[in-house]
Amino acid sequence: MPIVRLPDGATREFQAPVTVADVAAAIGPGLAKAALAGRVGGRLVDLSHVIDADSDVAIVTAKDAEGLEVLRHSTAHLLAYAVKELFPDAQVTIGPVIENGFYYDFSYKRPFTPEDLKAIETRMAELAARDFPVTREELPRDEAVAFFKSIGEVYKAEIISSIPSNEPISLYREGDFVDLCRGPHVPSTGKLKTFKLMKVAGAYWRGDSNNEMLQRIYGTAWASRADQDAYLHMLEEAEKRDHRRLGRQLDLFHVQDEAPGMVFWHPHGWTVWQQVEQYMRRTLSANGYREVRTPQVMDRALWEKSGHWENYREHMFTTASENRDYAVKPMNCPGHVQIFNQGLKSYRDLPLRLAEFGACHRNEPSGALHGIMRVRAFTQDDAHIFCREDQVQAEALRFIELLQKIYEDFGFREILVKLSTRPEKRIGADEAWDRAEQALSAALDAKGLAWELNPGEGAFYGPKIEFSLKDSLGRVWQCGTLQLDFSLPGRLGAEYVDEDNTRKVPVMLHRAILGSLERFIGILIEHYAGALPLWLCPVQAVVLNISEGQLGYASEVTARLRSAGFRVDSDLRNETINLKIREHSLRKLPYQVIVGEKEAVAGKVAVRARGGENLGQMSLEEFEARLGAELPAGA
RNA sequence: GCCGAUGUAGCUCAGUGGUAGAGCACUCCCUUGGUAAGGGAGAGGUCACGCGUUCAAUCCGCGUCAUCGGCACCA
Repeated sequence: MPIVRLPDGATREFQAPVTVADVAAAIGPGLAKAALAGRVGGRLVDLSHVIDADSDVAIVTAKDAEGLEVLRHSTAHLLAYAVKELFPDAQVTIGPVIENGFYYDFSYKRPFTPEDLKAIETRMAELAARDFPVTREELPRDEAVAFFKSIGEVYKAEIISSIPSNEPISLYREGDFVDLCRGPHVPSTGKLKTFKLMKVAGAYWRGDSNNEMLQRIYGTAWASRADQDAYLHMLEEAEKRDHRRLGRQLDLFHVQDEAPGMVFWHPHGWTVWQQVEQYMRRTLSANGYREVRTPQVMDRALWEKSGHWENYREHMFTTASENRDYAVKPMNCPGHVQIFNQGLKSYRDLPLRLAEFGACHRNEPSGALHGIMRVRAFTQDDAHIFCREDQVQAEALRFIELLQKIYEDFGFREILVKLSTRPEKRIGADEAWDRAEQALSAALDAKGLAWELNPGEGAFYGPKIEFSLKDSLGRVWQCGTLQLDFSLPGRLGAEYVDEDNTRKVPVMLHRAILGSLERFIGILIEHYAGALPLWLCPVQAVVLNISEGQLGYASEVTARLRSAGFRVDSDLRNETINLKIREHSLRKLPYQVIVGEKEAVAGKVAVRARGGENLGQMSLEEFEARLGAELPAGA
């Protein structure tokens, strides 16, 4: 008879096969009530799952990450149930759990409206309150297909048809609703208490844009009301730090209809940009890169040679003049190869690292555009490293070290790394791929980085590493990339003379750390909620006079701070000090330097720091020292 | 590109088949104020664009463009 071992190591013996729910009840009534599912021998199962052999058993509740997932998954089913009740001719498709919630895709003759959403949510609450048991049953595959066809659910039937025929199909039933599902699910709908439908959107059937567009309903669900409120509050906070909103509030940039996907940088925004670009320029230069500049527009023939014309013609901006076709560059690499090709290169010239803050244009689909994060005109911190194959690992290592330092300097602590290896469709010999993948993974290991493998996700021309950073809201942004390219140098005729006096084609590494500067600055704005670190701030301090009597002194203080190299504004308007402080606080300026009669007489300044802290009076020297100490070396 | 929503003053947003409103911002005047909004007056709009319906369209219909939320895409 089954002996059950619990996570704390305790064991319980039962006289007959028992369900997971029985085990929970045997432990205690509180747990029995909280139980949502179980983990038996490592497998997540329903509470109704029967244990008939000795097993490791854990009771899963909403406190566990897995329990929350079960809750969300069951809420997705509840959503489908409610939709089928209100819109009987809607077809159900799939309804998975996603971060913070779930969605369910329906096929319906018309899109759902926000009013529909409210009605559906209300119906969900009613169905949950009726506390229907959720029961599991299994059917042979062909019977399951026939069943779903018989109830008119053709999408479900199609999904099941693609499951191997020897596997039984599990169905879950709650009230009048039956859905195909692997499970597990909560034991009854009464467990589903805290959820909210968020939005409707279109989504392609099976994620393929050639297919029908379905109606996707997104929802969120939580273990408690407090958790859900916290989540909704977090969304509000995220909205407040939206870079589009802050870009306008802080007068950094704008976009307008006449230039979709292109940014108008205002003086303050461009100052931030320059801080970022100059920092990168210094850092790259200190790390063995040479900066170059290549043409914005080049002849179609070059893009044909590089292969871009064939693959990306639709996404390239083109122009013509005197019977020649040109394309605006969508990337910098072909240009860099042209520079490499000037003059015969020796192996002694390698590795050659060419960097360019290259402005590229890509005609992105209109629906892809998003603020300054996804644009049609962008500037990368781009560079290409031409090297011998035996130099790849050392170059990868150098690159990773540089990237880590740079992310750290911008205030990002957490980096996620993925290594994408050879795809099915690829060029180059397998031995070359072996060596390349090995070199990249060895470099990652040498830096002690935890990395994830993305098998088959590499580019056709070589494997790549992708670096993502996590912002202050926990969102992940892919920024850095290191890609090996076995293809392009050869296509564009790059070669060098090796030690043995033969000509060889160099390996090229495409690499970027920030990615697009537009996007990276957008990320910085959101990460810091607009309160950028001092070295990046467009205005580092503002000098405020209290009344007209200090106009001269305030101007003097401003001039002195400026000549010391700080970015300082003055606000000498005939307004109250309270108003000025409020306005500059809203601008998120790091320091407000207040000079009244007392300061003018004492030759001092009263300093207020961002966040409202009053630092009191100090001499200008002391204030300058404070600013200097806050700036990183070189900034 | 696809599905949906949105587009009214510099910004945030009301509103109506009879050519339009608020708050903030802006201009001017008063106020010379000590750490997050001093007071008053004034100016400001081809209601995204085009074509229809109508005696009359910002409002209704169709189309275009852009933005937003997703999906697809992201060399």
